[in-house]
Amino acid sequence: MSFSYEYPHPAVTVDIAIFSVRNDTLKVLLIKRALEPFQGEWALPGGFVAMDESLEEAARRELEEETGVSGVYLEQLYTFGQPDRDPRERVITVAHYALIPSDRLELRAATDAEGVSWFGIDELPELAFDHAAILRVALQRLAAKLEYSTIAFQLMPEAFTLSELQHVYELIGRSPIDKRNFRKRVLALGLIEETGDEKREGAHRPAKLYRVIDRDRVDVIK
Amino acid sequence: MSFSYEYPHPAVTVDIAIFSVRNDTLKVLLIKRALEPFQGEWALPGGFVAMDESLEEAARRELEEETGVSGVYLEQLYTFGQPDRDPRERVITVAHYALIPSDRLELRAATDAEGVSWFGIDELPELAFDHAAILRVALQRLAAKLEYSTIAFQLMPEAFTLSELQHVYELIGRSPIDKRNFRKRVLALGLIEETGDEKREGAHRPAKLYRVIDRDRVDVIK
DNA sequence: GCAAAAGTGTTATCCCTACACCCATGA
DNA sequence: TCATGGGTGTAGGGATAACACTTTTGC
Repeated sequence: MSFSYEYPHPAVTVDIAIFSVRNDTLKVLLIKRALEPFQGEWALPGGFVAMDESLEEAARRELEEETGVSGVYLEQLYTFGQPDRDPRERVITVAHYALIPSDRLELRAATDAEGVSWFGIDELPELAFDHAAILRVALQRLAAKLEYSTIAFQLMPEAFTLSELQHVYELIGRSPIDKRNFRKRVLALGLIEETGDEKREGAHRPAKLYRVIDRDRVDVIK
Repeated sequence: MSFSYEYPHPAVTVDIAIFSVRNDTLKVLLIKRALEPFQGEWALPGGFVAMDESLEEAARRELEEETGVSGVYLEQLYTFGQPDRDPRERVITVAHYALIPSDRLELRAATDAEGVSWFGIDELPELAFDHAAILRVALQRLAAKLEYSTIAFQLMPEAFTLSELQHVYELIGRSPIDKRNFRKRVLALGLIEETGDEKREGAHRPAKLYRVIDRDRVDVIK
């Protein structure tokens, strides 16, 4: 079976930088390529866009295939279309990024068996295609949105402490934040509330747990 | 001649929202479609991406074909790929927007003869395809970037008065700005300098003319 | 001299930053 | 009792916002 066109058509893919925070590190999910080109190298998960699905649908499908999660934050990032970015044929990729709350990674086991793995963003391997450039743009965007939106909550588990939240900000922003100022600011947003529970862990005072009042909503701040 | 693939491929286009300020109005360039579908309706300029050009090259080519200008500000906006957005076949479009300084529109004559015209953004006609949605996103992005970048200079002529600059901000931001605060802020950036000339026009005090010190550079502010 | 836009400073307010100590717990 | 992270308030400085009158010109 084959498909013919009067003019040449590029292939179109979606690629996704899937982020999560695990073990006090910002991680990205990579897959080891089973086929040429770049066989054996690590790459962002992705795949071809089917003719009857939108770009976001394609991205969510790939995301779910790799991680099993659905309903998480997903945003279109940028479209990369250098003519030679894929040696096989002209491939234009609509890059996305996704954020997975750290309590939704149990599915790791299923994927981990194969060539799928989480990498700390400071311990990345060589990447196939132009995926290193894509990932760089994704990290930039993430850091930028941290400042002017409530996107960080999309990485948090159902219940979390303020220290954990601050830690996520520090990981992505790559700079330390004053504890008191951070708490004032984030509580002033009025977007989180105490759950009433505490997290006790280690030989120190237990921390209050908070939850996001309106989950799956990302606001622009200010 | 025809091109065959083992799997179906979408067509990929670039569309461009080309903005300029003219007669105290923010205008966008539209073309009247000569062919089906949407024959006779207005649409954003655009066209298919050639197999050997990058997305930006394709956008610049279309931009130059429609307006004759080159070297202006151009940025990728978003990629629109709903399966049914074009009734002919699956067409994914990588939307861009461009800003043209108001002193580079002499070429209007050449284009104006045909079905090409500038529309004020508050006097838009019905648009073909999903171009109304694309334009909405472009205007949003433009307004957002106005706040945190020096993008506005890309719309200004070689020499301009501070009142003219303020007017552009007010057009795009859709709200009035205090004159004294505006001047303080924009001069504090240190990005413009007096040309030494004045603009005299009408029965009032002449205005000092300024120029951008480093043309074609767009900075993030703050 | 009148209309019309250009040009110009000061004050009050808010926001952000810097900063240090006590608390509750497990070992 | 000690080590560890949790939790809390205030004061100063800088940026932003509000605000009105004089200047220069063409007619």
